[in-house]
Amino acid sequence: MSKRDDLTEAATDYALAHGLIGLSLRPLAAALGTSDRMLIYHFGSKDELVAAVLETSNQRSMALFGAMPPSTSLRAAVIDQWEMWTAQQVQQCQRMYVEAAALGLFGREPYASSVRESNVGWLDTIAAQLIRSGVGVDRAPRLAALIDATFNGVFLDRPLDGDDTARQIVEDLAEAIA
Amino acid sequence: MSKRDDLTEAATDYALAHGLIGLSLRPLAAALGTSDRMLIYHFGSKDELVAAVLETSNQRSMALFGAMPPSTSLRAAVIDQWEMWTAQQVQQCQRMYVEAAALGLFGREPYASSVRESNVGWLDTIAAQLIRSGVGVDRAPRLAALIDATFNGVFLDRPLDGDDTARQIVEDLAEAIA
DNA sequence: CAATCAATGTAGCAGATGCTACGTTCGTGG
DNA sequence: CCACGAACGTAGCATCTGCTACATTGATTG
Repeated sequence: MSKRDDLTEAATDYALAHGLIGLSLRPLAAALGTSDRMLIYHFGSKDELVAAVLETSNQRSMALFGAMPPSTSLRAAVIDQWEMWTAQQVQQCQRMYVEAAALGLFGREPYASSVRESNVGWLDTIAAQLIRSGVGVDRAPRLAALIDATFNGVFLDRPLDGDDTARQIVEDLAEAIA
Repeated sequence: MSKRDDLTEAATDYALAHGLIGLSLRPLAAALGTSDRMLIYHFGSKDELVAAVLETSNQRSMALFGAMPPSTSLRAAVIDQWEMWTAQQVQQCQRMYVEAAALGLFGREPYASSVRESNVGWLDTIAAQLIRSGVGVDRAPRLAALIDATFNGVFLDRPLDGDDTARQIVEDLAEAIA
């Protein structure tokens, strides 16, 4: 594992804990036991570092999601996916994804590109779990898109509205599409 | 109309066009024909300015949404609401809401509070239009929460995925809950 | 007329930002 | 042995950030 890879993993941990918006090199470097100087040295620019962090985060959450067991029904799949979504590790990745998407709302790079790239694999990951749970291959992609959108939206307001409200919305969605 | 109110309206226009993340006083002031000095003078701090801008934006979008005519069915209401959501003026407000929510993901003020406050009135506004469209008073609030979440989620990725994908998700949602 | 006070200009502060210039250590290959 | 290049430290630059100190205008009001 190269030094750059180590730094990427550690930087991802830091960004997951402290947020992507307002991330700056000096505090990050200090937490990693290095200097802003060295981060630029290894990554070339802050943008490249951010791109690497976002990719790492995305791969982590896809790995966790991809390891989900099959659910017993579509309805159960929605609930199970939400529980995975809000499990500590995945939740942090989703939160950072939302931050990246917000940063990319005006097309700003590297956020917009990273988010676009993440999204493809991510929808596949959701669809795959649906298929494993017995959903038809033809129906899965569109369901995945709907579930993904709703989950992201719930996620935006969850810290404010509370977990119970969030849960209810998810259950209503499950009920509606099942 | 006081000078502060004028500035609030103009600052809201500017923030809607240029984004909330990374908003800074000097460029904003220059666009408004004043100085950062005067913005602080009138608002006390950047945070208060931001809070005023968010409240103004929220009121604008609620006014536009509140003026929607009744739809002919729940299914039509979802479609109509999405069209209103993505209409130029409302869309900018929603985009800023998403930015504010992302900024508030870690509890940062004044974003978290502003978002929390916006959300209450906003869900009421959606529910009211549903009721006007013939949805039962008991069912409307939970449907509003689901619609709001899904729309926000679709909104996050819409600039990347495109309008057609977004539209399809919305139609799938309409189909599911109708 | 005098006094007050809101409104504004000019200048600047202290800190943070991404990034660079420059020099040094140190292990490796010719 | 020695030259080279990767890896790193120190210091700094230019710019931006929110915000403040201070002085001045100008209109209102006793």
